[in-house]
Amino acid sequence: MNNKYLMIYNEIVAQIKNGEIAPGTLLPSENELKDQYDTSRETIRKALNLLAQNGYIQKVRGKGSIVIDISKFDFPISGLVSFKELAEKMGGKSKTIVNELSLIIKPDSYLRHQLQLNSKDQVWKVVRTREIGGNKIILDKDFLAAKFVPQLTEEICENSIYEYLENELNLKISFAKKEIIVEEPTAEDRSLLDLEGFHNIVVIKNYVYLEDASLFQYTESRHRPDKFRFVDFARRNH
Amino acid sequence: MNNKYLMIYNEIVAQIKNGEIAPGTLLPSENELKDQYDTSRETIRKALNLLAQNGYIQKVRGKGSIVIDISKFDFPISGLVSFKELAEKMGGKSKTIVNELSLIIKPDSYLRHQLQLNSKDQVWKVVRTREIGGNKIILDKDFLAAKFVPQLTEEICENSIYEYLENELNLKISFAKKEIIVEEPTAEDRSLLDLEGFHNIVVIKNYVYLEDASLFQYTESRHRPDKFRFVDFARRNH
DNA sequence: AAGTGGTCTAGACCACAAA
DNA sequence: TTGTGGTCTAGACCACTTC
Repeated sequence: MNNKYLMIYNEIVAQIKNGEIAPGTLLPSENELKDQYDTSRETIRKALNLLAQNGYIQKVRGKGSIVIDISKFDFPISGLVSFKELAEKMGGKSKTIVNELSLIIKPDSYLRHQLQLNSKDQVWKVVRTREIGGNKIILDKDFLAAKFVPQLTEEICENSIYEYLENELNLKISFAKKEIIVEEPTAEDRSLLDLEGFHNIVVIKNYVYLEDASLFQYTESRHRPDKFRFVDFARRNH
Repeated sequence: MNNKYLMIYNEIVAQIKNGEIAPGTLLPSENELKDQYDTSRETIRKALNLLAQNGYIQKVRGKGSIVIDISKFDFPISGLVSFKELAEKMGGKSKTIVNELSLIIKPDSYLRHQLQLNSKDQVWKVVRTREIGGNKIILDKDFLAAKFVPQLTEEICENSIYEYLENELNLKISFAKKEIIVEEPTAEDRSLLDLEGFHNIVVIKNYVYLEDASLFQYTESRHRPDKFRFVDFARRNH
């Protein structure tokens, strides 16, 4: 990484995380940092703005940059979290079961709307159950525009579709829009998940876009409510 | 507003929203915009970065800035949403009932931990029921560090505490950390809300910070699941 | 008055995409 | 090769906080 402001950002993040810089204290001023890192002030400011965006510091004009106490929170705040990352966090053994893998030749109007497709575009449908600690607690329903994904196998789905897309197909995912709602479980939820008497399902609708801003994937991730948790960080713009 | 990059940002947002700039098309290049607005390229870049952060455009190196189709989403994406704003969005008549207003002289350890207080700090406790369209669907439990808020009346709580803090006390809220989980309803939920047989409650835990990064409010907003909706926009950092 | 972060500039060089 | 966005610089002036 030959990126100066990212290197500075990462160094300061590391210092905050390992306690070298205490929460509540001030960072060195931008002019001091500029000298320390032998760079320009704008470059320092880029690094500090990243820190502020990600909730590590709070910048105050006339005062300085205050280090925020992050100890109470599990980072990363927000962002695209894949099942693999989630499973690692929760600990316990995880497993993926592929319930369905099909190529829809004629998508219905709901799907065409969600993926903004022509009637001739085909769509991959993948239904997977996620098991953590012996319980099936997540049902993932993925719909991928086939024009971007020529091939898809059960093996790929058992591992990570994301890794396949990014590493093999070189598709770059750039951003996603999420919507979180709570629903009654469907018959499909009941049959594929270990609901254990829970009466609701947390549904995360995920619209995933590629680098050129084309929408290529729509995912519904259906979670048993007791295992669901979402963290968000929001800065207020005055 | 004598802020050049914000003016440029707002102008472009307006153009995107009213359809002057069509989704999927490219913005003028940074150099063209620099000339159009008679400014420097870095200032244009600041405006464009804001647009990208807020989900209006996608920047692609070598190509340009693509306008994203926002028509399918209700903005604003994420952020601090107060009850007043929420009620306006959902339409229907809204009402606030103040169930409890008290000054806790000796906060218990849970509260001290959540608000990072000394044992001598006092805390305001406010419990309010929110009614929309004739149904009590939200239970808000607010805890405010009293060192920042000397006075609090039932009248203030019936309107907006936020407005009181920002306009009267001149406290500036700068950012918040949210955690969303799903719980079983408590006895309190059952007695104060119209649960109508729902078996779960969506709990939004909100940690609110002031401009100087001091934590001053902890809020639990408990929503009936059928009326809950959360929207998020996440950019992936490659 | 001195020090802080916020904005703005004009110019340079680089990485990448398209023709 | 040309044009795009990404990074970096050195310097200027401003708004705000603190002493």
